[in-house]
Amino acid sequence: MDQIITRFPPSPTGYLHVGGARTALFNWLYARNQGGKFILRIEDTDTERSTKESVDAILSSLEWLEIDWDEGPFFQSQRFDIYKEYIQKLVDSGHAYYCTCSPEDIEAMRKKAMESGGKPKYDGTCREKNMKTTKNAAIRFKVPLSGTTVLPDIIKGNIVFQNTELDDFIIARSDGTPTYNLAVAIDDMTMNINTVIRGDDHVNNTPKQILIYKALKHELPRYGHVPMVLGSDRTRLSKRHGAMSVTEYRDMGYLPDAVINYLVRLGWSHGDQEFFTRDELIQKFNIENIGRSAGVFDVNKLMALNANHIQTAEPRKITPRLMPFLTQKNCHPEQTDDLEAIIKTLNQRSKTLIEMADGALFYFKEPVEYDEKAAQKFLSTEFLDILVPLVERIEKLTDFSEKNLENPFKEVMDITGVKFGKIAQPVRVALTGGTVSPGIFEMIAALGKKKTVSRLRQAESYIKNRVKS
RNA sequence: GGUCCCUUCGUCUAGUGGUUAGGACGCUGGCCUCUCACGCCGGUAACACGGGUUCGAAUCCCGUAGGGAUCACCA
Repeated sequence: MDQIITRFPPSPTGYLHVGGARTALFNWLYARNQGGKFILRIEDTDTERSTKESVDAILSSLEWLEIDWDEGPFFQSQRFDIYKEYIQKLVDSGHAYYCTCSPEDIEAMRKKAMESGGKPKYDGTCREKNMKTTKNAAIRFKVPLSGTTVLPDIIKGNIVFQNTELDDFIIARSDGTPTYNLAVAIDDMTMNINTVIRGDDHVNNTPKQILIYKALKHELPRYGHVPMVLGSDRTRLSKRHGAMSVTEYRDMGYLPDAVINYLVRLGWSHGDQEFFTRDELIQKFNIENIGRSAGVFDVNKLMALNANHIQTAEPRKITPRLMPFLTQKNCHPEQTDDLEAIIKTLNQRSKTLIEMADGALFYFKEPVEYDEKAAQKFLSTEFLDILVPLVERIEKLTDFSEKNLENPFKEVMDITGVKFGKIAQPVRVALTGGTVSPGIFEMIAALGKKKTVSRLRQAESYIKNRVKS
């Protein structure tokens, strides 16, 4: 086959939600896997509902996900001339006709049909009138009165539609603008799209598009309809199920690689593998393993995957993504802070970047603010006997590596006979203010000598002051 | 309601005629341990139902039920 050309055609009427992101992802991955092209197209023929803000939101979401496109974004609103040309062709060849029925007429028609138990479809009043160019008339596609239209779906298999089930749908509104089915078909055709992967809420539209292709004697693209993403109650995903917008996940501290991993895995599989890097996804993605049934969006699993990606990502890749969250918490690391070392102490214990930022705060906060209960319990006068000799030794260290840091502790343990378990917790409180933190040695190494010593000194005077008062 | 699609643990899924039906998330018992975690070992739990076809069905066929999508001069 020729080079694979796929596309993602969002309509700019809102943010990019996770379902849409998954569709984009499938198309993008398939194109990348096949060495093909991925085209971005903005479907803004509905000038009423389309907004510039939505376009920007969608674009930035895709960028955040690191889904890049080879061509576009194309805007349907700038291609009206092309649609006009094809609409005219359709009229000229007798595949479409002008219709002067008003929306009110149609509404009445529907009502009547419903009442008599019939199907609410256009009755064909203008179908054989053969009107010439008519002002303020919509244009309808002339659907065959009999026969079937087959959609050879590469995911679901052949789907057969009776043409009698379709009505003469409008391809151009009375103001001359094209409608969705027309614009999609013409765009896919003229952009040489040969593989269309989209949500299965489009299945019922597809025969209309196929009919347009056939009327224009154009070869069909391959269609693949992927099952939808559902909410926890198995209905279409909506706000009441929780966050939908991909930017919300960005803001909640998810890594784009984790979101991608989760979304692809929801509806596609590669044996038992759960964790995929972006490159693995590109390498292994295929259409054969896309599932046929709808899937429920599960934030828990997304978070588990996010934790895995945080664990395995290189700390230097995490740094820029963590920064905004630190800033948000009014925390501004200095040049001297070793962020990568800090991240290494946190990446095994953070499910999101927000958690990581929270866990990192103590590294930067000077002086240490003690949790009252923790200080009460651990920063006692007995601890002074351990603390003083410990600081002295730590101060003298030149090699501040994690391994070498164990020595001062060992020495103090030898002198005092106190077990490590009794030393670690007070030290932890002295250094972090609380009782929860990364391991003592890795934490001290990441904190650095200067902060470590000053914090231990701070604890020393804190204890002494407390004794006095 | 018409049309179309779907149906393996609570959830995501592996499975393509013969498996003790596997993995992951969740929940849970234990181990590890300087706190919290990570990790490791174990447990929990599924083939919607009914008929066929077959020596043998989660796997093939037909029904039933349930769920979803869609029926615009929206996309």
